Parts: sequence; C-alpha cells; structure tokens
Amino acid sequence: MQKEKLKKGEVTRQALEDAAVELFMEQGYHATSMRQIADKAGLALGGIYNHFKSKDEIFEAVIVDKHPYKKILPLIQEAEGETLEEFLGNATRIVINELTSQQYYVKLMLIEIAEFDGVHGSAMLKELVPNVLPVFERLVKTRKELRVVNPVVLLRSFIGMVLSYMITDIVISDSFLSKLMPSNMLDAYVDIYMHGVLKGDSLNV
Amino acid sequence: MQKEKLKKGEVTRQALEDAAVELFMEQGYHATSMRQIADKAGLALGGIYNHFKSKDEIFEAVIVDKHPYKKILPLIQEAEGETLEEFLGNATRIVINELTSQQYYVKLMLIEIAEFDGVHGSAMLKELVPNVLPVFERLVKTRKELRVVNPVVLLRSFIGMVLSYMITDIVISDSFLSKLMPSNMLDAYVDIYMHGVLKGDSLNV
DNA sequence: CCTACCGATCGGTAGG
DNA sequence: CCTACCGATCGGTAGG
Repeated sequence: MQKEKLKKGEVTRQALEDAAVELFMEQGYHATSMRQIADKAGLALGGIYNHFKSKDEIFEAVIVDKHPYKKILPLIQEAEGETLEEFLGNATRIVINELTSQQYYVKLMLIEIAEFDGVHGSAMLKELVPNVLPVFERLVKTRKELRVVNPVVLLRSFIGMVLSYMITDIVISDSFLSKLMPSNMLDAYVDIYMHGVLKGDSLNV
Repeated sequence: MQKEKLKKGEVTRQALEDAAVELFMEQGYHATSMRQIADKAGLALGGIYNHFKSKDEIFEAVIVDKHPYKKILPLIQEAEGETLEEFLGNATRIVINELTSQQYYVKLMLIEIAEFDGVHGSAMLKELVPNVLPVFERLVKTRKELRVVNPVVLLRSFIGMVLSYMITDIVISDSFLSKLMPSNMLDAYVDIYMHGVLKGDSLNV
C-alpha cells in the first residue's frame, strides 16, 4: 500500500494500528486488551508504550488514520452518470461497496458512540466536514434537479442513509429476516433516498 | 408504572435491570461491572446471582424487556392524519420523540452491534417483526399513495431512517456542526424520507 | 440476600 | 523493544 520507505518506528506503529482496528471491530474497545494488540502486532506488551501512551490514544489514532473518506472521496468524484439520478445511484453504491469491504470503520463509529458516548466524534467531524461538505455544496449549485438545497442537510441525510443501510444490514444479516429481503435491497434504498416512499411531488423543503 | 403488586423477587429483578440499562447506556457493556450494577440497585454483588446467572444474561434480559416498540406501537396506531403524508410525518415524530426520551434503547442497540457483533439481534427481531410488520402490511394495502409496496422494504427503510437521524444526532450534537443544522432538521428528514432528495417522480421500485 | 473469597486478567511501568 | 512486575479490578462462587 505505502510506496515510500517508512522508518521502522513508523512500520511498527502502523502494525499496531492495524492489529488494533481488527480487534476493536471484532470485540469492541473494552473487551480488547493491550496484550492482544501486542500479540497480533508481533511485539511484547511493553513495546506498545514506545508508540502510544495509552489504550485510548490507540483508539484515537485509529479513528483518525483509518477514516475511509480519504479513499472514498476520489472514487465519488470519478463516479459517472448523465443524470443526477445516475450519479447519485453510482456514488451511493461506491460508498457502500467501499464501506462493506472495509466494514471496520462503521463498526468503529458504533464503538465510539456505544463505549465513548461520541467523545471523539467532534475531532473526526472537524477533519471530515471541511473536505466533504464542499462536494455537496458544489452539487447543490450545479444540479437543478435537487429538491434539497441545503448542503448540510444533504450531507447529513446522505451519510445517514448509508449508515442506516449498513446497520440494518448487520442486524438483519444472520436472522430469518434476511430471506425476506429483496435481492436488490440496495437499489431500493437508493431509490427511496432519491424519490421517497410516497408518490407525487411535494412543495417545500 | 406497574400497577399490579409484584413479588419482592420480581421487584429486585426490575431494579437490577433498571440499574443495568442506565449503566450500559452510559458506559457500554464491558466497561460496566457487576459491582456497579449491584450498588446502583441497592444490593450486594453476590445478590445479583439470585436473579441472573451471568452478566450476559442481564444484557439479554434488558434487550428484550426494555424494547420500546411495545410502548411505541400503540402510539403510532393512534397517530392521526388526513393524508398519508400527515400520518407518516406524525408517526415519525412520535417514534423519534419516544426514542429520544428513552434514548437508552438506541444506545443498547449500538452496544449490541459494537460489543456483541449483533448476536442478540436475531432474538430481538423474532419478537419485533411479527408485531410490527403487520402494521406496514396494512399500510401498503390501504394506502395507494405509496410508491414502495414491499412491506419489508418499507419497514426496514422506516427503522433505518429513524436510526440514521438519531445516530447522526448523537455524533453531531456536541460538535460545531450542530450550529450549522437547520432548526427544523427533523421535518427535513421526514420530508426526504417521503419525497426524496430529487425533484420529479420516478417509475419503478 | 450478604460476606468473604477465588483465580484470572487488566492497563501500565521500571529497569535494562 | 523485552522481561518481570505492580496494584487494581474483574466475573463469579461457597457457605451461611
């Protein structure tokens, strides 16, 4: 992945973060021990503390460094589509594909909320919003087919839609309900996001 | 709340569940100790094990007993509205109001996913779906204004919409973004759910 | 339902 | 970066 030569210290640090993110997403934060992280990264417990001051510091580093938006944003900007409908549909599929392949990050966000009450969320938003909001601002300006013209509302509802798909998917996936779901559930989700559950148009937003 | 006389054993059990749900939602599951639960419920550590075999059993009991759908379902059925638009709007506001007042349950669901990987979710759905799905089936049958005619899709998207509002609200609430949100965000959310982000109608679902 | 205890494991550190 | 250790706390139990 990394093309530049990394100093050994940096390599170990990355190995620790990689080990941690995998364990966190499997077990949550408090159920994951520093010893497990050390083992998985291939060093002794004490060695961790050359790179991180505490367990909490590992979690913070992971939340920032592993955020998938850096990977996703360029993909969205490459998304094609004649109409806005095609574009939005493709963009959503790209995001959800990327997030399911690195499913860990959605899990991390849920751990953040469940175990930390969202305390690191503010720092994360401070990095995310300045980079992502402009994309939605440009969208609102150039696309007349949008009913929703507030970029913040559009951003929140888009992220919310993706989240809601992924979370319900986790809960449903190993239950009897999964058999009742249509195979094109993702398409139906995107369709509802774009056109709503009701027939006919509305007036104001 | 309870009108019938409860045996003392049952009273203690409820006190334990009440203490547990509060601690779980504040700290998560693994960060909450049996001693904390005992203290909050007003008995000694050992006393817990007269009512629950393990910590996990407390969590399971809480997930089932504290599920808010029993409280919410009757409220929805009382929801008024001439048009389907009014009805859906009112229903959504009722659900979200109820969930924010007992915010704990959304937190419990996130703990479930974050710390247990959703293992108790299947049992929860087995109780929820048979009671809630019929409501959506009836809705699809009687209301011609719906574009989405698959009750399962409608149910999932409705729950997903509520979840996405509540989760983004938690993350945003104590960050700079909350100032950028419009005051009628909830209305905008419901509006998007009903009519989508795009102008104009679509064809198929 | 409480007291007193169990072995196990936790996050973190000293010292090299 | 490892070895060996610290005090604290964990979930759970025996015995009354």
